[in-house]
Amino acid sequence: MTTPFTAPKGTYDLLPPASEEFLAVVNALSRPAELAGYQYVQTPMFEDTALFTRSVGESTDVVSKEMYTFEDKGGRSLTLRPEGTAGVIRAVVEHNLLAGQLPVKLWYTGPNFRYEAPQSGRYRQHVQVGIEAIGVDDPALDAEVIATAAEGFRALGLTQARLLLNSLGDATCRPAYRERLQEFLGGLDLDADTRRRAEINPLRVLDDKRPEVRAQLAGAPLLADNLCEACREHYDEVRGYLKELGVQWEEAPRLVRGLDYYTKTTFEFQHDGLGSQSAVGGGGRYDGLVESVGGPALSGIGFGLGVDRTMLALRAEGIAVADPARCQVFIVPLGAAKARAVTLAGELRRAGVSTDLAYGGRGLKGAMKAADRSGARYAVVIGERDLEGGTAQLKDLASGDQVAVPLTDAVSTIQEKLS
RNA sequence: GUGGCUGUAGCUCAGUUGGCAGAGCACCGGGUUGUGGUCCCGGGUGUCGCGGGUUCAAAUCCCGUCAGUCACCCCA
Repeated sequence: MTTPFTAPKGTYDLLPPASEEFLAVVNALSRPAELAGYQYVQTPMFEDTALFTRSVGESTDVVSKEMYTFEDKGGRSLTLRPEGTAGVIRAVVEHNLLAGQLPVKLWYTGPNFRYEAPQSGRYRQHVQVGIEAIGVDDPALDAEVIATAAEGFRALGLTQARLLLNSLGDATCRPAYRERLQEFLGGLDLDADTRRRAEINPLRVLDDKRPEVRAQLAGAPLLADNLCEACREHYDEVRGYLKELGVQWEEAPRLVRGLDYYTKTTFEFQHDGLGSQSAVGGGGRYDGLVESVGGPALSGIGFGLGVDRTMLALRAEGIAVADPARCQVFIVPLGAAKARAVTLAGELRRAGVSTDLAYGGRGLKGAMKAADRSGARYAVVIGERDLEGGTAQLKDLASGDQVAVPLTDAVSTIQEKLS
C-alpha cells in the first residue's frame, strides 16, 4: 500500500503490543537506577551545536558526519542530541548542582538522533536509558554504575549480554601511549582512511573489524600495559568491587568507544543475537568533560543503554515481556441501556478498575467477542430487561459463569471479585 | 558514504516460459432477533513500493528512484 506520508528514513513507529513492551523495558532498565538513588532528569532534545562538538569531540564520527544540525529563526546553530550525557552535564553545570552534595546522581531516558545508514538495530532516532554519577572519582562508583546497567539486563531475563571492560587511562598516561601507538600504526600498511584515523584518533584503529587490519594489529601496544600508577590502581579497585557485586565481565583491552570524552573505566554490553550492531549499552568515566562545558574540574561516570536494541535482544533470546490485559472489565450495553453502561464504566474507572466498553453499536455477539479479545476477566452485560430489574449480568469470562447483580452494588461486587 | 539482496492484502508469504490478483492468519458479518473462546457459512479489505520503458498484453523483462535488509564503516 502507498500512503502519502511514511515515517522518515531510519525511523519507525512503535505500535501495540511492541509499544507496551517498550514501556516495560524502559521501566526495567531504569528501576535499578532508582534503587541506587539516581533521580530523574530531563533536558532538551536539542542543544547548542557547540556543546556536542566540544564534549563529544570533533574527531568522532558522531560529530563529524552524523549530527542533525540546523539554524533556528534566531540564527542559532542547534543540534538534535546525538547522545545523552552532554546535555545532562550541561544542565548540572548550568544549575550549579556540583556545589551541593556529591556525587550528583541522575537518570534519564529519551531519543537520540544520528544521521546514519539505517540497518537492523541502527536507527536515526533511538531511545536510551542512561545514568550519570558526577563529582566523585571513586572506583566503587564505577562499579555501582556498571552493576546498575547489568542489573537492568538481568531483570529483563537477558542471559546473553556480555560485559566488556577496559581502562582508557587518563591525561597522565594516555598521551604517551597515544604516541607509542601512533608510532606503531605508522609502520603498518593501511589504507588512506585508516591512516587518517591513526593521525586524528589512533585508539579507534584498535577496534577495526577488518581481518586484514586486525592481523596487523596483533602486536600493537595495549593501553592496559601502559597505564600510570593511579589508573592501574583505579582499574584494579573497580574490578575488585565488581567481584564483590557478583558482576561478571570480560577484559577487552582493545575496547574503544566512539565518544572522545571517556577516560579510565570504559565498558560496553554486547549481545550476540543482534548481528553486526551488537552493542546494547555502554559507558565509562569522563575526567575532563565537566570542565570542558564550563564546570569545575570534577570527574563523572555514566552509561547509556539502547532500548531499541534491548528489545531486539529480548526477541533474539525468545523472551516475551508480559503483555498485560488491556482492561479488567468489559461492558456490553444493549440498546437503551447504553447510558447506564457509560455511567457504570465511569464509576468503575474512578474506583480504580480498568474498564472498557463496546462502542459503535455492535451486536451482542460482536460485543462479546470484543470482550473476549480485551483480555478482561469479567464482562458486564446490561440490557433493557436487566435495567427494568435494576440489575446487570456479571460474567466470568474464564469460567463462563454468569450472575445477576444489583446495579447499585455492581462496583463493590466487582472490586471484591477482582481482589 | 560504498557494495550485495529484497519490496505482492493489516501480518507471513505463493504467483510457472509475460496472459483475469492468490493462500493462511488477522479482521468484519451471519449461523444463535440476550452471550465470547471451538465449529460452520459468507465477505478481499490491493496504486503488486513509486516513476518511466519494451510488448497486443507486465506482479513477472529493462532503466531510474524510494524504502527495508545484510556487510563495511560506526554505535545504542
